[in-house]
Amino acid sequence: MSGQPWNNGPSPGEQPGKHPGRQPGEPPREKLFFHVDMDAFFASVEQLDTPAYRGKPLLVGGRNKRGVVAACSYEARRFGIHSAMPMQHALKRCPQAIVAASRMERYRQVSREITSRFENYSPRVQIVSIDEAFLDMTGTERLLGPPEGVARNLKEEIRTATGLTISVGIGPSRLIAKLASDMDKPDGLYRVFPGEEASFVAGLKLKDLWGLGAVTRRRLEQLGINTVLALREQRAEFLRGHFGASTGDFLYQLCRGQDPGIHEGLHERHSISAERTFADDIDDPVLLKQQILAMAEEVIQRSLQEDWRGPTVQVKLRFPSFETHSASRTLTEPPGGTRQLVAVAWQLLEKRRQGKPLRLLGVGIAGQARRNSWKEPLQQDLFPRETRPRDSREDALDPTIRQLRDRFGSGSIRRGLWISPPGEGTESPSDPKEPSE
DNA sequence: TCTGGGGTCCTAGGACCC
DNA sequence: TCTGGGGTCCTAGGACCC
Repeated sequence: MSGQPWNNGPSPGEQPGKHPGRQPGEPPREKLFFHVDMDAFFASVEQLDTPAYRGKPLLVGGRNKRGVVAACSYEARRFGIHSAMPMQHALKRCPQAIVAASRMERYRQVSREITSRFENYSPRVQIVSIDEAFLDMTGTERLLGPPEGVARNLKEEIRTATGLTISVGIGPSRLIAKLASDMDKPDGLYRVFPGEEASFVAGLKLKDLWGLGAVTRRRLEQLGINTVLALREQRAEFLRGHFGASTGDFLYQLCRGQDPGIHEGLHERHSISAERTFADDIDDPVLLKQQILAMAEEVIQRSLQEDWRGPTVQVKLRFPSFETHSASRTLTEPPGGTRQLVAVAWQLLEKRRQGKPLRLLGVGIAGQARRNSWKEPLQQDLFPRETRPRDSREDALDPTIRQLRDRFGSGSIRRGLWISPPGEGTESPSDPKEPSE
């Protein structure tokens, strides 16, 4: 059965049927949401920072033979290029396109600059990804005026402050606002009024609906269902029978413009990971160890930065055939640092890999704070000194590396890579070589 | 044209406990 | 000794989103 990225239960203050902030005796307020979407975000930031890129087809992403387009400018879209397209394919369509490498740190910075301004418009801002957010505008009309005017002010404020354009969708639910923000891109503004949800959605293509991906669409097509209206003709029982209760109900609501509860839950972090697709498949254990070390360090550094950690160590493998596997192990407490993460990840990897070459390797930590805390007390402090194992000098290194990088830049310090002396490439997996400093 | 990287959530089976 | 059912955790895989 397919997974469902929607509805993680009601968020606090959002009990069904209740309207937060409403005075007793006041009529229920019409819900009102903005969905804000930054236009061609990565590419727009690159064009902002590098004037020579402006007005030209620009592709952001990896240039190597296995790279894909992470984002592209509107000039590039005119050639039929879209994100997730293999870079080599995109360059065949438009050989004169400029390719820029992604700079995630910079995008995160611009994103924070933009989203921080949303708080001037709503006390309930929900950031759902680096380039989009929901603003719950319910009940703001009396204070701020008609929503369209508010949205125009918001767009103007962002443009003045950052030089970037955003598209705003306005609707009576998150689902409708989200679909509306796509209607008028770029620099768009589109409102769907209460009562118009069903007819609005009926005008869309199946592929434009949120949460209905390629797999489910193919299955619908096999059933002869190719349009939103055709989907709406199906009985709930039919959909539940073919797709299971959960997905069946989701589809039933979706095609009627009823919000099944998308992005309703709290968005707590559940994992941090890093992965890499290699330009050429790797089967050399020494090279694989170097990769694991580099990615484990990235994960631990972000874990320190974001003050989050989880007890489950995960590895992800993809073989040249594209067959993809994962393996994980839950520890009694989150790995203490890079060294421990590497040791566990290496064991998981070697068990799963069976000596075969890899196209992709990934490392991560995951898991929620545990209940039953009498057994494994939840540590409040990050890497507290007194609980650190005595022999983990390497792990004590992580916060130091972080401080040096904060102060002197990310290139200022690098852990020595794990390079085995000649003839020593095959030490036992349970005893990975110490990274040298 | 072979198919990135970083996430979320769901399902299903098995272990284990009561 | 055999058997049950519920709850929870762990693990692996997969759909989906940006």
